[in-house]
This record gives sequence, structure tokens and C-alpha cells, in this order.
Amino acid sequence: MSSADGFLPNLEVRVIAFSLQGERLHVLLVPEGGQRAFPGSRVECERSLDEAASGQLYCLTGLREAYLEQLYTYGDPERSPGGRLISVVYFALVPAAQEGAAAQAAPMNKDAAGAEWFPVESLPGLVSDHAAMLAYALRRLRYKLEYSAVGFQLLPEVFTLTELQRTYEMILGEKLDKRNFRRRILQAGIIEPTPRLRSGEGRPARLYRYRADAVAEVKARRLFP
Amino acid sequence: MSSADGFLPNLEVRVIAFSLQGERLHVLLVPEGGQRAFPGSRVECERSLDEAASGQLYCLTGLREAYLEQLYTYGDPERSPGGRLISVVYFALVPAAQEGAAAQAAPMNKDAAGAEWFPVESLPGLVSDHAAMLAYALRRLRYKLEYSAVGFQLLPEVFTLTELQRTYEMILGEKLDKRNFRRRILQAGIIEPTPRLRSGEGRPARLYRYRADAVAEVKARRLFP
DNA sequence: ATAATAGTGTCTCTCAGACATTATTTA
DNA sequence: TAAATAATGTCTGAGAGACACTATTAT
Repeated sequence: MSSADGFLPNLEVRVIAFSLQGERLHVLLVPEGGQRAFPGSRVECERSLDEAASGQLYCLTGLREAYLEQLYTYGDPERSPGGRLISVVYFALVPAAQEGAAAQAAPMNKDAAGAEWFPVESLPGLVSDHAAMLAYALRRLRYKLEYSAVGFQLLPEVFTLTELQRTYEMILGEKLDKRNFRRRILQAGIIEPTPRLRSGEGRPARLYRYRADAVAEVKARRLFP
Repeated sequence: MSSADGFLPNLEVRVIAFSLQGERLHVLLVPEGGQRAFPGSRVECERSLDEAASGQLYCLTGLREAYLEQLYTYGDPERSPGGRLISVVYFALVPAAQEGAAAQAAPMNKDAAGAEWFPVESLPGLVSDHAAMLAYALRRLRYKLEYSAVGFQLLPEVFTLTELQRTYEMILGEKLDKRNFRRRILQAGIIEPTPRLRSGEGRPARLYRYRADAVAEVKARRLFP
């Protein structure tokens, strides 16, 4: 049934990888036919779809443990001019590089395949139906952020509450009240303080981390309705 | 790239169709290899995945306009013993037959392919990973019911508030308070009263219908948290 | 000392949840 | 008139949202 070349015919996975760079949400794109596209690959016969997607992510970012979730499968006959193609699309959250850590396995800015991060508000031309994919992925990301704790996946292991709030604001596209944000995020019980502080321009800020033992019990209740 | 027989190789769609029968939630199953499976078919080269799924649903229930949504794509190499197979799984909500209407295009109980409705609490043995698919579909159905208005898709065009409440209770698996249910469902503004009443054993009940003009603006806020 | 950022508490109002009685019909 | 189901309002407690000042550091 499968092709002789060891790949499944007519099938690929694509990965929409989000990351925070500076003060903006970025996505990872590779060149394709003069435009840009989400990185992807065909699927080897003996690999699962999840493996194909996380392999793709690893080879572009060097990360093994990023948040990865299947988004949607696109399969309209007209969507790819060069013959019928089914795309199983994933979306991934790539943590920002750890502050002050040397030689971090952080998202690279260039790659063998020419992958680059682009801010989501100013994207180059995208191939085929990839713009629609991105719109859907963004909607889902915002949505997930509201009722689950997925925002931490974009931050390094430790972070300040202000950084966390900026992350939420960046993705939701709105300002949040500092005191209300802190009250709710702490009440949710998904982060805990560490003994460390981070010094900056003003008063040093306490560093928090995601509570590993709370990962399982993702809150069903919305955090930010 | 595509097979010579006009179908995409290694790819199928499956449909998990839910319906209310009597006082229970049912799913539609067909015989397959001595067990039962969700109805499905391979995908013709020139058809979209959505079309393949809705065609499948039409051929089994006679319905053209049922609620249909892509659920997940399963593609692990080990899941199908007879060679690698990718299953794009949809879930569908089939409305109950209209009360008192003759020759209704309602869900048939038997079909050319031997399709039958089974209550979700007492299912026969399911093929391959179909039990896991069902568990996920049920979770998603319950979840959608809580924050959107999808419950109406399982009812005929007009219904009483008690029938609607029973639907919610059946799917969520818990009793709901009558007054609170009515308050919230009416405040949500997604149904409207009709002039008609339905007579039964006791006091006749007002019939309601889904507000067509409110279909688009699905409430983002949860109805039943 | 000044600039910069971190950190904290209260009040109000809305909404979810619990709860019991009256109204209208058929048998 | 009895049995069955429909329809309706109030109170209470929890949580969301608005809001301003003090604390601690670097320059």
C-alpha cells in the first residue's frame, strides 16, 4: 500500500511553531516556491504522525520537549496545485531562551533549511492555504490560553510574574490588570515561587516556575474569560 | 501520486455519529471483521475530506445537513494490522426524528451496510482503536455542549425546554436544576419560543426553536460551567 | 534623590447555585 | 378531582473587574 520510497504517499505533516522573541509572538517559516511556508515533511511509513511532527520540530529548533498538539487535517483537492496532498497540521509552543544561560538549546534564527522566525503581525506571503492555517492556529492558541495553562510553554523554566503577564497580553492582544492577573494565576495553583530573584532596572522580581505536580490537573475553568 | 483506482491510498475517513434514541445517547456502528466499527470509507481523489465524511453520513442516515466536525486524525503505524492506514475522524450530531411527522428523513435503524445505533453505555466490541476514538469524541461533545450551543443539533426543529434539558442531562451525565437551566438557556438568546404548544400527559409545553439569526454568534461564554 | 519596576488589598456588582409553589392540562 | 407536567422568582455566596499606593532596587 505504501510507496516504494518508504514514505506515505500524498501525506505530509506541517508544524506551526510559536515563540516569543522580544515583545512579539513569532512563527517559524521556511522558504518554499518563492514564498514562505510552515516547515513540514512527508511521513515515513514506520513513524507516527506525532513523531513526524516532533522530529520536524527537533530538527529545526533542537528542542525535544516542546508543547505539540495536532491542530487540523487539511485535505481539499484544490489546495495543492502539484497534485492531491493531505496535510496533518500541528501547532507547537517553543519556550524562549533561558535568560543568561550560555549555549542554550534555544530556537535558532537560521537553519539548514533556511528557517526563520517572523512576527505574526507582519508575515511574508504564505504558500497555498497556510495563511488560513495560521489564523486557525492563532485562534486556538488564544482560546487554549484562556481556559488552560498553556502560556507557560512559551516561557523559560523560571520567569517573573510580569513576564508571564506580558506573554498573556501579547497573545490575547489586550492589556490585563496587574493585581487581578496575579491573584488569578496564583489562585490557579499552577505556578510556584522559587527562592531566586531577578535583578533589573528597578526592584528585583521574584522568579516563579511551573508546578510540575500540577501539570496533569489542567484547570477546566477559564483563567481569563 | 494517487492510486490508480481513483482513491487516495492509505487514507480513510470515519464518522462517529451521535443521536438521541429514547432516553439514551446512541452511536452508529457498522459490522467489521466480526466486531463493530464506526462507518467510514476511503477518500476519492477528487473529493474533499469533509465531502467524504458528509457523503458517508448521508448514505447511512439520509441526512444532508447534520452537524459535522473534524475530530482528530489517527495515524500510528501499529493501529491497523493490515497495513499502514491514516484515519481522519469526524463526529456528527444527528437530530432526533421530528415528533408526529410522517415519512421523516430520520436516522434509519438498519442500512444496506448493516449500520445500527447502539447506546454509548453498552457497546459491542470495537475494532482497532475505535474505543479510544469514541472516548475522545464523547469528551469533546460534552465539552462543546458546555461552552457552545451544539446541543440543539441533536433535537428536531422544535422542542420543549424539558426535552432540551433532558438532552443536556443525557450527554453531561448529570441532573440539572430546571429553573437555573431555563434561566441560562433563555438568557443566552439562542432559542426563541414559537406560538405552538405540545400536549402531553400534563400541562402542554411551549415549543421552542433554535434562533437561526443567532447561529453565527455562538456564545464564547460557557453555558454550564 | 530620582527613576524604575515589584508587590499588595478592598469594594462592588454580576452571576452561579440552591430551593418550593402555582398553573394548566388529561384521564 | 386527582395525577401529571409546565412554568416561575428569590436569596446567598463566590468570583470578576476596577482601582492607587507602598517597597525595593539601580543610577
